[in-house]
Amino acid sequence: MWFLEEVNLYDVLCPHKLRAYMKNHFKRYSKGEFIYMEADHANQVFLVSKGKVKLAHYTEEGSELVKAILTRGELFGEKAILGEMVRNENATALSDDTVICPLILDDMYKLMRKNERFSLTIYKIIGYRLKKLERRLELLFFKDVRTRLLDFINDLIDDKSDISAQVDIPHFYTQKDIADLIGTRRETVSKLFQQFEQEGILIYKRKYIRVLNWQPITEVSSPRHMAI
DNA sequence: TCATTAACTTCAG
DNA sequence: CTGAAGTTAATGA
Repeated sequence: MWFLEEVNLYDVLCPHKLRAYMKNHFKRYSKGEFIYMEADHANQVFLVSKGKVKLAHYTEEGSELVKAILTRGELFGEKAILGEMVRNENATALSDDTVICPLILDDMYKLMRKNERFSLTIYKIIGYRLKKLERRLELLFFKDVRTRLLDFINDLIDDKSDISAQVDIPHFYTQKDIADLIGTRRETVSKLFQQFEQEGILIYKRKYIRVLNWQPITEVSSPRHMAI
């Protein structure tokens, strides 16, 4: 819900101690570099400090399922906290000069024990992520591209901002990113955004999306599908 | 309806 | 200036 993604973890964490802790722990990656790979041993959690990170799963045939694209202030590899010993996705840097702060799991637990608010936030993020991913996967199978894109935008809106009526939602996604996330091609995303603009729904820009007239998703009169 | 291909324009670093 | 991002159009499943 609201504040979850809004909260920058840097703000939640105790400024002094963690800043000091982090100082020497940053790692740099250039575009395409793997931060971790499927089946790697998972004993760390990561915080994006700069750049973009893609979490994806690859099938036998080489097609990829993009689970998330993250940016500054966002956490990943967090399922290690829940005791998951092995990574079940690949994390790659999407942009040059991506900077990551790795946190050893034990240190993470210490921080969580000391700071209840922090701990709570972490768990909320984990739960929220899972929920969102499930929903996205479900839509991927049952809904057409237009609906999926609208749903994606909808997520952006209630993550970042409040109500409707002419808001600029800042974002960091290229059309290619979005296409990957909703399982389509960037050409299709481009075309849809132009349609949306014609229909007076929204305007896509590289740094923000201007929402002109949002119907909070005409939610699904269709059959009630099985939970995933 | 959307993927694919491909050629094109525009943009950012 | 170069490669990435975004646009346009034809073709076919």
